[in-house]
Amino acid sequence: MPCEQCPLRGMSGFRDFTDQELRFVSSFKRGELVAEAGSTILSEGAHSPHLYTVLSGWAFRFKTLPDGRRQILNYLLPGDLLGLQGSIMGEMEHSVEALTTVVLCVFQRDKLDSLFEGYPGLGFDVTWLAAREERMLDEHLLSVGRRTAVERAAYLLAFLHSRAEALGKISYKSLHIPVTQQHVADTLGLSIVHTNKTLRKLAERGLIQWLDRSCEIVDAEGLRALADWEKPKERKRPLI
Amino acid sequence: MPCEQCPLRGMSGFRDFTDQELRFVSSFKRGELVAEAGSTILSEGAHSPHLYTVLSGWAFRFKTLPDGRRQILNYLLPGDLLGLQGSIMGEMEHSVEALTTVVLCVFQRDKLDSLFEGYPGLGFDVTWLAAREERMLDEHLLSVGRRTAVERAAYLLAFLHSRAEALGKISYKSLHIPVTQQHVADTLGLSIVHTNKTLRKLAERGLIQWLDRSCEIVDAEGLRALADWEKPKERKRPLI
DNA sequence: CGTTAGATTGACCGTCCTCAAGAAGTGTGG
DNA sequence: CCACACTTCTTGAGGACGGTCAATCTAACG
Repeated sequence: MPCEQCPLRGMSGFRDFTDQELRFVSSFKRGELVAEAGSTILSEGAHSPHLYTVLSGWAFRFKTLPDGRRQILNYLLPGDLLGLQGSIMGEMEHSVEALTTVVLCVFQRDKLDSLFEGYPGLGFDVTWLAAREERMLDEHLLSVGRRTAVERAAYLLAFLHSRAEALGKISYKSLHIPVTQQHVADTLGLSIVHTNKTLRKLAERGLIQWLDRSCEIVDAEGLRALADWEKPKERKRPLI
Repeated sequence: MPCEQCPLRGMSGFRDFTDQELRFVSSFKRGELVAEAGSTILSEGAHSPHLYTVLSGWAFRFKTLPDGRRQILNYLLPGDLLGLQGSIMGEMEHSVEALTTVVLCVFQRDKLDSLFEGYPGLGFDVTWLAAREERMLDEHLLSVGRRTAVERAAYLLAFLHSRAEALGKISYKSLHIPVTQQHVADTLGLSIVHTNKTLRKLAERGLIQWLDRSCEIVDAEGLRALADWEKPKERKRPLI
């Protein structure tokens, strides 16, 4: 049974809930939160009492060094869980900021225990999402550690394209990635100047087109080939 | 009640099992596996039918690009879970290699469902461990993306020291980290030559001492200061 | 119409890489 | 016991990749 309460209902490949689970998820919910583009959703060090699911929009997780250097860790798209680390470890170790207007579904953190107790299927789903996040971080780390600037940029854009595409049929009309070159730089571990020159090379090759504050993917296959990266096969995934 | 079957029993800060859980974990177990230093425990692409816990020794997780460039993602120490990604996503996306002789506790993958169903506390623990791994990867990514070579090396060694120390009272006599400079290079995303020169600087500052195939931490506090990194407060942690 | 954020470009410089060679330690076989 | 291969660590030289500084351009916005 598709989740009636959820704007994501009917998304292909997503998990359906049983009636029982549906009732629980419903009681677990505490409403919605809307974050404007550029606003901070969660801050490092916060003891947030909530757990969130992204319903729509783009956001990103990041950490900063004391002197201000920033590293973007991953991007959040509809269906992604947010604040699990804070819920489980007690304190957020990273911050989250909205790239576009983001709508979040708010859950009560203290009900997480009863989720595991009463609804093992949902508990497994949370773990599934955590394992998926880990897999993405593994890939980012490989990229930042071992790829050249051009390869890194190609990988990142192919990766984001692939994620958006998996949701795209219903949530997005065009696959424009809503980031500035500063975001790309902070994701790749490069300076903004070098990032600009690198993106320019990709544009000259006809792989992308840079628009104002966003990137249009022209040739996703070409980007993947350049980065020597394979798109993960999207299979049925859970959704809380 | 401490886990009687487990060599790690009695380790301070570790979770105790209830009688019921203990019986389940016992039935979950399929025996032990010993891997020699340098041997591959799991390979990328493998559909491993098992899930493992490290009982003793050091190992590391890594990914490689098609042309051979290697990135070490994280290190595995006693108490760490191994193969969860494979269990949940179906296929391993990284490889695991032993640094020293490693003893693993082997679990049946297909019992993972019944773990979540019958033992929510244990299910929660698995998620706890996944969230912890994610936190470590976040830190590594920040380091590789935004720290300088010297800072990166200092962070890595302080990090490994901190992890070993948390287990050290009982498992290790000395805190020698069993890696070659090639391992350090592949973790930091640097060449072996530059890694050598960087480690040399740390040694000249009296922070470490490089021995044959291992590193002795002389001044952990100094390393942390150099990397501007804070040791995570170790709290009670679960263990499966 | 000035202000601001983002994108762009050139010049110069430093970090880090590659190539190359050698030293020291370990294991193997003759 | 020695010769040889192999791995790990070390060091120097030259060059490429990417960083910093600085100036310019554009579009959006009040």
